[in-house]
Amino acid sequence: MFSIGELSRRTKVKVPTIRYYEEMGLLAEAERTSGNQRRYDKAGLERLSFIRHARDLGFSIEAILSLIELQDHPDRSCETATDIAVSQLSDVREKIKRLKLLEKELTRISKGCDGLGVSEDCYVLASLADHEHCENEH
Amino acid sequence: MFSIGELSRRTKVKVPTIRYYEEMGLLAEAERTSGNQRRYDKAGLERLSFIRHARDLGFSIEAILSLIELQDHPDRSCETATDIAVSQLSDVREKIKRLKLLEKELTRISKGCDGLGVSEDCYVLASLADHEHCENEH
DNA sequence: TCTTGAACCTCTAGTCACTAGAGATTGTAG
DNA sequence: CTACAATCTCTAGTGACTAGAGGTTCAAGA
Ligand SMILES: [Zn+2]
Ligand SMILES: [Zn+2]
Ligand SMILES: [Zn+2]
Ligand SMILES: [Zn+2]
Repeated sequence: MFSIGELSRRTKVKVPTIRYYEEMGLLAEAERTSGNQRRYDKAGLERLSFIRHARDLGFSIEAILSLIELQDHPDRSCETATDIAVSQLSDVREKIKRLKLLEKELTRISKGCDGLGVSEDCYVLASLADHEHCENEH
Repeated sequence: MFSIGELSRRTKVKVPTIRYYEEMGLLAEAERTSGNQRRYDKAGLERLSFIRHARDLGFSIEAILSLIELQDHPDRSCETATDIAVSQLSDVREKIKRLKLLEKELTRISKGCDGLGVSEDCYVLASLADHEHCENEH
C-alpha cells in the first residue's frame, strides 16, 4: 500500500490529475487511512498506467471509460475496443492531414518575410488578410 | 452598415463567436443602433476575415492580438509577425511529429485485433496495458 | 513522546476558444 | 400595427487538467 504521491512518482501522473481521474470514474475510489488519505495497491497502479498510456495515445476520458469497462468484463466481446482504436486512428490521421496543409501554408508565409521590413509591406500580414494567397483550403 | 448576423453569414464566423472576439479585444467595439444592436462596415468585415483566417491557420487569440496590434501600426518593424509565424510553424511541425508516432502505434494496435474475440484476449487492451508493446516513445 | 514540516485533504476557480441557453428587447416585413 | 426573427446581456458548460487557499495527517528525527 502506498500513497498518492508514490503512485504519482511511479506513473508520472500528477497528484491532482490522479484525484481528477478518480472523480471522473476512471479510477475506483481508493482505500483510505484512518486519517482519510488515499492508499493504493498494485491493481491501482496498473489501472493508472493503463489510463496514462491510453491518454498518451490520445484517447479521450470517455473512450478510456469504455475501455476500462470492457477490461473489467473479460468474457465480453472486444468489438468496442477495436472500434474505439480504429476511430482514434482515423481521428489522428485526420489531424495529420489538416496539419500538413497548415504546414504548407505556414512555410510559404514564413519564407515570404525576413522580418526586416515594415508592417505595411509584411507578407505575413498580407497573407493572413487574404486567403487568396493560400495554395490550399484549410 | 450591416448587422452581426449579416457579418456572420459573410465570414462564416458564428454570431456568439463574433461577440466573444469583441470581448477579447480582437474586434473593436462595434457601433450601435439606437436600440443597442451592433452595426459593422467594410473595415469590421476585413478585420474579422483576418482573424478567421489566422484562427484557421491555428494561431492563438493572443498571437492574433499581437498581429492586429502590428497591423494597426503600418510603420513598425514586422519582426514580431515573422517571429509569430515561425513559432506557429514549428508548433505545427511538432504536432505532426507527435501524431505520426501515434499513428504508427495505433495502426499496429488496430491491426492486432479483429474485434471478434473476447476482452480477456484483446490485443488492443493488452497494448494499452503495457507500453512495452510499443515500438516508439510517444 | 514530541515536534517539525512535507505531504495530504477538500474546495473553488482558472485555462482556451468557444458553445448553449434563458429571458428580455429590437428591427422589419407584411 | 402586428408578428416574429434577430438581437441583446448574462451565466454556465465543454475537456482535461492546473493552481491556489486553508486546513489536516503522516513520518522521521530529537
Ligand atoms: Zn514581414
Ligand atoms: Zn488560407
Ligand atoms: Zn480485441
Ligand atoms: Zn506506448
